[in-house]
Amino acid sequence: MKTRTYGWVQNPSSFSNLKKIVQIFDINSPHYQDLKLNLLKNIYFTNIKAELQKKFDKNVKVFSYVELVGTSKNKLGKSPKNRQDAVANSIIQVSITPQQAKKTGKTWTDNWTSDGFLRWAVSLNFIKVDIKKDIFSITENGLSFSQSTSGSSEETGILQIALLAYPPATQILSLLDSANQYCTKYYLGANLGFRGEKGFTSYNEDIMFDWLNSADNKEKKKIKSDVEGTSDKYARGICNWLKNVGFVKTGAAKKIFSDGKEEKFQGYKITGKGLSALRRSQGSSKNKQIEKFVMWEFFATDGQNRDYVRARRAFIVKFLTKPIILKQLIKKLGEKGFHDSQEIIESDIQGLKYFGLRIEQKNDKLFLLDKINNFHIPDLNFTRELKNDQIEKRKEKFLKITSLPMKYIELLEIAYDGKRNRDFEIVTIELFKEIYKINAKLLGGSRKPDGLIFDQNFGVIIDTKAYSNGYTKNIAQADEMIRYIEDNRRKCKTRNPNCWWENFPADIPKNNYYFLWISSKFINNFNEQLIYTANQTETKGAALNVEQLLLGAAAIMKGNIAISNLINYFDNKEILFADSPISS
DNA sequence: TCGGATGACGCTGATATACT
DNA sequence: AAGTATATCAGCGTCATCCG
Repeated sequence: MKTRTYGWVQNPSSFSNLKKIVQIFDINSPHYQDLKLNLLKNIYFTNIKAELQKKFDKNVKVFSYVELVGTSKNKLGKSPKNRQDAVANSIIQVSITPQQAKKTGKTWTDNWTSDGFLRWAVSLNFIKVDIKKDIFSITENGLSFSQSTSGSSEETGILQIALLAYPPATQILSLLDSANQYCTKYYLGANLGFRGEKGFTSYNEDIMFDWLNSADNKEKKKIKSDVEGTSDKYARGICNWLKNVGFVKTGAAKKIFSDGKEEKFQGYKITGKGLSALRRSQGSSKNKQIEKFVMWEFFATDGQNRDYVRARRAFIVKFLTKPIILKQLIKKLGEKGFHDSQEIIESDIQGLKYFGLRIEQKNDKLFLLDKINNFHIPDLNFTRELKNDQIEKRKEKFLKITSLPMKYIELLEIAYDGKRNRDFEIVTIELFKEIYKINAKLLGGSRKPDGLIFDQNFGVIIDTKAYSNGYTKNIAQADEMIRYIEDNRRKCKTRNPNCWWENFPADIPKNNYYFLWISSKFINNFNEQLIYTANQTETKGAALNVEQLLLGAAAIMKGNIAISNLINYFDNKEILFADSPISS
């Protein structure tokens, strides 16, 4: 049986497009007719087109995932080298007008956006799925939405209720409620869903503001439109949906710096209407509440242990429907075959809170304040093969011995994921700032190092790289570092007009600068890169692997290492703060 | 900026090749 | 010759940023 992902939606934003997707399953709707008479013709492959045309002519209203979402195929029916070469092969693809339609004349969208629209419709309980057969049909709510007049208050009302039943939306509203000011997507994304783990990247707000502050105008524009994590994007999307039903408004989220300069990101704030709807939906008595709609697929999006993790969280929610003490919860999970440590379960509970379920702990007892639909957990045998997964074990161990917040423990995974280079950079800088308690700045951009850390006596130039197989010697990288060290020594505007070194305080003694590479692990002859760089520049540097990065943070937090002594660890080799707890 | 768009990548399952 | 193990490879699903 195929398991798919619902609950987290990337691209879709327009409710009128959503309505079309729901109307695919309503034979009396205008969009159904439009597909039947016009739009299906835009499907490129004649056999698929004919099959679907036949179904629409027969007023079929149940479709499979492939019929709806399709795949990415070029005219030859092969996976295209560029996604732009993909032609239409599904119902949703030809239902959505692409962004550049006017310019290009293209009449279909891609399979990823199509997947997003289907997810959205399922997540709002307008469309339901039979996961055994992988087929989709309309729900009662979906039918009311389909039949409501566009732009009517009835339509808005249906959407409002659907959003209030969707936990991530009430999580956003709750966050906006307690903040009571314009919030950035970064702040919201950091407190949404299973943030930090695979599928839930979020960038630290402070670091983003700092970055904006040290960027020129061209870079600023780029940062504002380009730089956001997956969770931040989810937050932005949800805010826009909420805005469209009148629960949220937009305005500038500002930060004022010590020099009086001010930086802005797009901000979101709850409206009076949003506030009263939130209060109403949470009701004082459970039977007046709006029941939350969840599916087990909401509880994780990706990753190799996905279904195991989803099931574990789903059972936690099931067990929480009656007040329960933590020890008892852990025991019951054990009986189901989930033998995870208390730390993991606690971090799941935290994740479920950020997901949007209100879970309270009084003394030892856990209370779930929300009413939840009776969702189904499929009977897969997740529990056997998936658990002894190395990386989970490693995370669990580090969580235990370092007592660091889960979002930093995730670095153990991020460091090995080349796709998440930016995430690795930002979370690392955040770790320095929050746990090492040292000044840390993200720079990024061309001809700048990734980041800096410093206090009044010393400064370190940092380069971070997420590599799945480890960092091996790379002379180009060494030369880049050498250039930065020279930049900083000469502080010459004509040499490098962006003057990134001005982010260091001016009074650091000239001979107290260091360089540092941070990565998953360092392999082969990496050490030669350190020696080479040190010799060329007559400075000292080091390499720090992600395990040591965390162990160092733990040592600092426990007071075993003073941050002022940090530079004593720089000796042109890999830094060893403490022995790794992993026997390899 | 908003509302998607794009290239990448791990996984899965099918086919090819090697080994017994 | 047939059966089994391993290598190769393409397609699918899902990001994680990126962009017109």
